[in-house]
Amino acid sequence: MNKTNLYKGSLATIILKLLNEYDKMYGYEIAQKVREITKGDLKLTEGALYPLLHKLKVQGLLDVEVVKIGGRVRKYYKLTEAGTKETVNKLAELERYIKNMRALVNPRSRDS
Amino acid sequence: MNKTNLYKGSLATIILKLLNEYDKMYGYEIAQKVREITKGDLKLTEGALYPLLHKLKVQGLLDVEVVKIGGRVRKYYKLTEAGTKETVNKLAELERYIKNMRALVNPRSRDS
DNA sequence: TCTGATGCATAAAAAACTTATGTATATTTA
DNA sequence: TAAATATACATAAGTTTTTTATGCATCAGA
Repeated sequence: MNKTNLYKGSLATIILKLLNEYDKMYGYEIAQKVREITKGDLKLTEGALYPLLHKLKVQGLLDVEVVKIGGRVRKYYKLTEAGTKETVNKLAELERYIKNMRALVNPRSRDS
Repeated sequence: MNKTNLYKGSLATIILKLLNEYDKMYGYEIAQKVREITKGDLKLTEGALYPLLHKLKVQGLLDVEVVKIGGRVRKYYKLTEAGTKETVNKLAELERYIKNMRALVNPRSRDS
């Protein structure tokens, strides 16, 4: 669906950081926010999103709160303490990744 | 092996760009160059490297030249014309990815 | 002479994601 | 008011990509 596969491996980083910023969000909301921020470039599909949220919860990085809105269910996720720590790690990893990729594709940046 | 999985999906971009810069390289040399530039952060393992080189060749992005060095074989790869075009695309994709990731993880960068 | 580096390769397994499908409620539009 | 679209969750099958594990062979240095 997305034209590039560069996002593979970065979905957890995105989710953790958004939860870090917005305190609590539900799955559908996260997907919308990602589309909005990337202006449609990245579509976080349900097939990737929901299993990943479940996985992060199992890993103890997220807590869930189920809320009924009318006849519909929403599951709000928020960071645990471990989740907050992991967010810091993930962001550092991302910066390192970007730096390394810049060095790889931009020869001029190698001497920095 | 690598601590982060952010590199997933960016190996082709790396290989194409290095071949674009160095004109021709063989597999082992590419792996060494990547380790050197990233100061050991990224280890392009053989299991990922060689099948990918084969795939890029099948896709018509690379040409191969087999050279005997003493009793040992080296396979030099270089970009085809299509490969050069694809390199441009991949680099544009990478810039877009980085921009989007920055917008996602750095709220302040969203208004730019 | 043996260890590590050079240089290629592939196969099995795991990981991550896509695609497809399913269920159900709420809202908008023709 | 019926139909289409949006909201909101979920999972299963399949694909792609990468990891891990082997394997083979040459060459250089201690």
